[in-house]
Amino acid sequence: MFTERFLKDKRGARLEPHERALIEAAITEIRTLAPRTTVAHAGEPLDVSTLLVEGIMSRYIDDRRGLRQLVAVHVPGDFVDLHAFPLKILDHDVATMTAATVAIVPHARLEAIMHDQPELTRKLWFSTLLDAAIHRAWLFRLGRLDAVGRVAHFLSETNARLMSAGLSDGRRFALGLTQTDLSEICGLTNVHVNRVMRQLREEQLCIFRSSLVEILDPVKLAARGQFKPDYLYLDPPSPASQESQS
Amino acid sequence: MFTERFLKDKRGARLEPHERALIEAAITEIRTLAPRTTVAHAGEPLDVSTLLVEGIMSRYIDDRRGLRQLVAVHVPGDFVDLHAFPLKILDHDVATMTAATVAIVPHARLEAIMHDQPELTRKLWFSTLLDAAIHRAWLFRLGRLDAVGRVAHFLSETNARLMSAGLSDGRRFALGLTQTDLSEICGLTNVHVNRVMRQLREEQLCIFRSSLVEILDPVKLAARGQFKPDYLYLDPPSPASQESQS
DNA sequence: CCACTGGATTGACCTGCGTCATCACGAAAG
DNA sequence: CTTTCGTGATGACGCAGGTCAATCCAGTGG
Repeated sequence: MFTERFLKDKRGARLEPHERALIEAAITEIRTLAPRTTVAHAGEPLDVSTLLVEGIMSRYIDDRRGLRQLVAVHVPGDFVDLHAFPLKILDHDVATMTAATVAIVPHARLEAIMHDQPELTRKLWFSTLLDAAIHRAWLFRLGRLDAVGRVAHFLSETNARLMSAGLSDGRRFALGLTQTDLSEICGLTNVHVNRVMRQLREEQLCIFRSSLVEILDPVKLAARGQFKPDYLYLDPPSPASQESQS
Repeated sequence: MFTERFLKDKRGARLEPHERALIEAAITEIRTLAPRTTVAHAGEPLDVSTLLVEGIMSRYIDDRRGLRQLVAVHVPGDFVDLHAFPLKILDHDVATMTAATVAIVPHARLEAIMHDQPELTRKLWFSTLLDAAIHRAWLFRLGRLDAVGRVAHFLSETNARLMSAGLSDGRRFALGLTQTDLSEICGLTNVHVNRVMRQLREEQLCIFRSSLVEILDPVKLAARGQFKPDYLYLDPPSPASQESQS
């Protein structure tokens, strides 16, 4: 079951068992990828999309001088570049951050689903719009929060998403990101991210150790980053998925 | 013909005449809206979507202290909140900036299209993903550009979009935005936007007069904002739409 | 054992942008 | 005509975060 986390507990878009089976059947290949591998380049035509099964991936835009802005971070269960199906060509690069396992779904298979399964199509569409909602939260973060707020917001968001994926207990989670990665997410320099992390540590809000993030006070951290999780469209976990809360 | 600008010259998503007729038939109402009117609130269920026929609209997120971050600006031809169809509830507010004319499309009609018209459904999906691509360009703008670059990028983008809609000749266009609006788009203060506009004026790049934007040197302005229009997915105008270039 | 490398940490210094005024101008209202 | 209000324009001043540079530490490969 490579798709068990896809659309898990997403409000109004949970997959029915037969829908899950259809996606599962659309997978033609499972691939394991090394950390820091680029899997899709801006401007190149794509005819497959990638469902992230394990690991962390990212999407980013490079500027003229080689500076990088991350536009998305993906956790297990995300259909990383499903939007490449309608768009065919991407406007950004896609890469792994950590080692990752991905499932490959050819667009031809998705085409078939679109013809026969309008309700499942709506859920796939929903999945790409959820990414767009996260984009908007990131715009808010970059446009209106100071440095500490941006980092607090990102860590709160990531905690919520990983919790939904069953990969955080709400206080600690593994995340293979460096402080430089954080700086490319939050529109800061790595030096300043370091100062922010010290402050969060001293205020007993959060400890960041690259391999492990420990949130000491989730409520205060969320408040510091004005994080409100509505845009993640999360339902309370379904009874069926309770057991994955370990 | 209220839909003539919808998906006009969008790469790989142009509407066939019969598809355009289907959308046209899905419209149940034409509404004119006063400037600065909120038409949809975050968190409220929606059962219609709004196609912008004339005027400028925006989508925005408010912070705790009432500061506002715009997450999108819409020009005629945009299906402003089509994403409300799969999502049902929005994560942000939608409002007019100028006086506007909109076409209302009930979700029930879109549902019917989804069942019968997979190819048209793909194009509707595409339209929402184009908005997401613009979100990403805005993330780049906020994360990696300085104040002058951000304004230059936004004005270059808006010029390109209005040109495609036949509402800019590439050098001058009407845009009912104040400097404060610009500041909420670019994550700056209105005071600093004013300083930026002066600089752009002095460098002979652009003159901004709220009602009228005059781009004196489109190439230099785009360079200053690192604007590359790929993410707008524009084709060269089709022969059929040439006449709208006045 | 040591050399090397990628990340984290810290300090000194500087600047772009925010903040807080104030003032000018034109449109609309009384 | 005067008042008001929204927008634009400018100046003085302060600070958050950028820049540059050095140091430290944990792997890890030889």
